[in-house]
Amino acid sequence: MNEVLQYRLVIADDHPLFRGAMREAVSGLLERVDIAEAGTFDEVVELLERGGEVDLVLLDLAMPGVRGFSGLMYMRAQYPGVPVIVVSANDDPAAIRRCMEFGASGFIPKTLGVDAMRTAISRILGGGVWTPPDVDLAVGLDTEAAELIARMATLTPQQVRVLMMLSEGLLNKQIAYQLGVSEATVKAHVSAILQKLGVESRTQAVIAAAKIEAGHWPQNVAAEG
Amino acid sequence: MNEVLQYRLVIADDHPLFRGAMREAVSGLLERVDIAEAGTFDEVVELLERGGEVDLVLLDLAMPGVRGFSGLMYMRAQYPGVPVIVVSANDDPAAIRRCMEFGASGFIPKTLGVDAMRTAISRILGGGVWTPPDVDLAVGLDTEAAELIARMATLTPQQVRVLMMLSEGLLNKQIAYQLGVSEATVKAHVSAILQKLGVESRTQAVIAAAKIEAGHWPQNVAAEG
DNA sequence: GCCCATATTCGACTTTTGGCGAAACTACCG
DNA sequence: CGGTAGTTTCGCCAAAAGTCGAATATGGGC
Repeated sequence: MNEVLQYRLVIADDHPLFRGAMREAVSGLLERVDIAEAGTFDEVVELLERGGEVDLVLLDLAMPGVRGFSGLMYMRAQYPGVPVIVVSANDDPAAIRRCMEFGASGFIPKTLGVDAMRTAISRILGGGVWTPPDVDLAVGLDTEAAELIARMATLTPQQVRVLMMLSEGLLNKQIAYQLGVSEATVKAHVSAILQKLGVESRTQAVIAAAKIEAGHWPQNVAAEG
Repeated sequence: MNEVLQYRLVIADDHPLFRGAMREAVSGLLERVDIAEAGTFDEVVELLERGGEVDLVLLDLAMPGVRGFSGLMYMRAQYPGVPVIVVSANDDPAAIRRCMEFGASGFIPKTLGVDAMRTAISRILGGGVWTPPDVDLAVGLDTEAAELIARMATLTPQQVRVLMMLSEGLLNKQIAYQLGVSEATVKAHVSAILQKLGVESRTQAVIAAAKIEAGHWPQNVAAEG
């Protein structure tokens, strides 16, 4: 049946003003659209968990509760069917490239004009991908890092959860409790993670994960004062 | 003989031109001075290991073989008697403060003029400390990080070596082999490290160390109000 | 429906890790 | 010289981590 085109979007950004502007831009693009807003990563997860079908998430990686790419990785692992557009103030080509490697459907610099933004979103809603036309995606082609990201992309949803908990320094016992499974299960997941990442201990796994996260976000504007 | 004031300095920087300029500046300051240059961190260690007495090290933290503060930490742990001046292109007050917390005797921005540089060096050779006069050392006073650095400062030389090997993801067995001691000894060091850093596992120890290294000056965790 | 691939789960077993106590060595001080 | 404090060293034992094999969902495709 021909389903009225009722799109469901989620706009995730910690700046309310920007969320509003983004909502405005999208409203003009689509007639029937249900837009939810989230100011923290947990809110995004809650929306996806509860609300059911979502057609697109506009995600700012510099949000409370996310450090770097882990939010994107988590999202792609837990909800593989939901396209994610990364919206960021950072327009470093290497960062853009990395987002795409993590499975984003697009990357929208916050500096982008409304028109280009609409073009990008409609393209992605149609099933395609979109990145800023004027960046060289070959930049930052770090073989080692790229390969590691590719390996991380093969992790199952549960394994991604476990890897993040490893990166917090939790014991298998603690992870097991939080996930509501047995310790043996966690160990099995850890073993699978180690094999997929090509490392030999949990310590090496968190080091590898940290390398990906690290240092690709500009020195934050020392705006305090 | 009457103790000719024969100072021995080490200039450690990966830019030969800058090393030359620095050598020039110091030559004008001291009459009898033996200046050694190093382009990598390993060369610095070799000089200190072989040459014996060294009165001062001028260390650039952005050198091959060093990632962030670990070079300074290693140096202060292995050769506590040798004063270290950090020479860096970065003049972020928080970074300066962190260097001083790690036990540096001074911090010289590369932008500094020759005269001020000479003042700083002579002051430090006299046993004092020196930091740029116009920076607010109270900035970047991150309690958590500062406390962690203070804890790291209590590590013994051998413990520092072990901690760095932990951060490379090595097993106790591998560390033991490289240090030429038994595995039991390494475990004892690891236990001491965990206690001093206030963490509960080697994984948490490397996470803590990485937080300090990452240079990621305090990533603001949106505790706005 | 059945079948196949994958994800998730778990128990038994081996290896690694970490805590505890103690000996040897060093350095410094009265 | 003796004594005190700190570092380095090590063995023993309990806990945690990791491997292996296997049972149980889960989710398409034929």
